[in-house]
Amino acid sequence: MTSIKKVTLRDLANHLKINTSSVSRALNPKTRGMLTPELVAQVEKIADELGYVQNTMAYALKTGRSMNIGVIIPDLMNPIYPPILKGIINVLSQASYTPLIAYSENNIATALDEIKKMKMRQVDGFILACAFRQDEAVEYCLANHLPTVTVGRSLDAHKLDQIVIDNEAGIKLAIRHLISLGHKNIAFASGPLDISDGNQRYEAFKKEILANGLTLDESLIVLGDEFTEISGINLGERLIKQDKPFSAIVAGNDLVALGCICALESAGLACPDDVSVIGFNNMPYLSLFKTPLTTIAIPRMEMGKNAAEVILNRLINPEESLKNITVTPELIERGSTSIAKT
Amino acid sequence: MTSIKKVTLRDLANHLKINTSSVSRALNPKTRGMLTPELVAQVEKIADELGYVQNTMAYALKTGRSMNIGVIIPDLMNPIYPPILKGIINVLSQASYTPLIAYSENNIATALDEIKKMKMRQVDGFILACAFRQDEAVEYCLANHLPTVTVGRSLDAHKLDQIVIDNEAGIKLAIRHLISLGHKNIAFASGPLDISDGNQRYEAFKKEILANGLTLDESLIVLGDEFTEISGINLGERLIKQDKPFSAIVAGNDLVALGCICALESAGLACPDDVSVIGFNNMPYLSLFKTPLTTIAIPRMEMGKNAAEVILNRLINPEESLKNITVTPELIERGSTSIAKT
DNA sequence: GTGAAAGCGCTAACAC
DNA sequence: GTGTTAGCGCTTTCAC
Repeated sequence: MTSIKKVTLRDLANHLKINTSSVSRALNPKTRGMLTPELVAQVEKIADELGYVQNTMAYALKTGRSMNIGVIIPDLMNPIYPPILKGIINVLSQASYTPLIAYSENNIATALDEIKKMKMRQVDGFILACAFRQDEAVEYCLANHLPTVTVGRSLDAHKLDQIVIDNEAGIKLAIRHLISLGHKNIAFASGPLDISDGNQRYEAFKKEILANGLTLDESLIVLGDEFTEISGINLGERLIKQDKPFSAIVAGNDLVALGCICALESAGLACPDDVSVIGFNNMPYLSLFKTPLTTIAIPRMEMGKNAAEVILNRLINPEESLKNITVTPELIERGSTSIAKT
Repeated sequence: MTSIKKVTLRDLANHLKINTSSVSRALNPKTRGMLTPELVAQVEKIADELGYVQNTMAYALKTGRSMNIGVIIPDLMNPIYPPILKGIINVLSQASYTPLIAYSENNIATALDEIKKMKMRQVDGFILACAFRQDEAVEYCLANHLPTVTVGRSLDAHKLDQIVIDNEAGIKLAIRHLISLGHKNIAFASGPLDISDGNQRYEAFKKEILANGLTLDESLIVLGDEFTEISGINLGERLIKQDKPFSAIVAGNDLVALGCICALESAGLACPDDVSVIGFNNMPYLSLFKTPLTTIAIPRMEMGKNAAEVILNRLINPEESLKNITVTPELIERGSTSIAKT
């Protein structure tokens, strides 16, 4: 009850004048059957009375399973991660696993640090949402045989379980949407190309422009190095300055899109009247924005759920073949895209 | 290096033909001084070569300190928590502590569950952002002598360390701002009154209205039971329906304010032209909204930082007197408030 | 069906 | 300055 000292298995055993092993068996659903129901009931009663809670540290030390999964996301502030985390946590906690959450500041060295800290804490596996296309933090997990799944961003090489976004399908949706509105001169404001999602969207853009019979004007492709508003502002400004005609921008993600809109406005251009803008991710509250952003939604909670399921399964079946789960994006039409003027 | 088996202190000791205790001492900065620098160097070298990482579980079991702090927030999706978390994590990780993060779904029973799970994991202390004014989950921590600090929401009784918002100062700022714009009929759309922040803002509203010589019209105070947009919509509708004149709404928080604006628009009223609305919290991206919300900002990262510092200090000084840190809010003027019409 | 005993990896008296 | 030893709380083989 209101005991100040911790109650251990031994305490329960002493109270009942039985052995700790019997107490352990009584409290574990899997071994409970070995004991008489009466003993089990007695143990449960006294455990409840004394307020016994298992010491996971001791369990972990003994069994080698910490029941912890390390989860690393790039950035706590980016609103796309909470739903992914929620998906992860829901599945993990159902299976009595606990997430150890850290953020990498979008930095491989920090990620590696966190991974090592988590290794100290004997995590049973990793869910990494922070991977770069080449990433020594991820490679470290691989080299140390730490069960690992990436979610969203992935390595170039398919060396581990991964949950990926069908970025090509997403960009196709975006471009077809713009084309259906009559746009011909479509610009692309990229995210970082050293991140798979950034790169895949960039490659998909070029491919889809050509696939739809438009001409690919390389000068309408501007390369950013971050998935941030700031980067979007820079890219927007660059696009505007070069004075080449364009009536629409496909952005690497929503934050970049928001930055582009900001740059357009600063230059006296209206979105969508002068330039349509389309984002990627469908971050929260977009519908309430001054310019409600048309975007490509991804099923974030599902991605988290998938990631957790995959890592849990990997722990049980270490030898199973590599998983590669692809989630499908969806177009969300809002007010930042409209019919092309000319 | 790429060892598949875990490297233990014993492995290092065997390699160097010394005792594990020497290895332990060499690796611990505090006991390093007991050994010859040469030995220390040797141990560090071999530890590095074999890729030794300490087993925190064993450390925890031995020392009784898990170096984990349990952190419970009400809701992962609410954008005000990430900055608080960030503040917490930054301080904790500096001190080699790791947060165990869970969310309570704004539900005392769930919070209690999570607390018990964390107790199993031997957390050294708790940071709770999920407290209700009466809260048996918090009481459980108290009763079990688990070092605990609340951040933001607090118990009615000051029984434990707490980081609180000066809600009265915040509401004062809001009301004075509206009065300076000529508003006289000011409504209040409350948050839940069983949460300290909700209740304190409600009480402060009544007090400040009177303190400024306005008449307190109880019918202009509508009570919600959640800090959500949905609740805000309901409250806005109720305010509009009763057909009493009001030119401004003070909302329990930003989400409620956003809901009010939504209700106003549905009723054909414009914000701020017909009704000014002011929120609380200054959630992210508000400046980009269609109606950029005027609000009361709170220093969220600082709150998290404070909470972590307080709990860390409490671990070192269990007998110190109860802490009560108050953070000060600030008015952020945006476009949702303007001069009263009449 | 239950007990005895070993040991997970580590730290911290206590020796010398 | 370094070794020896016990033991944190738990699970699990091996007895009986």
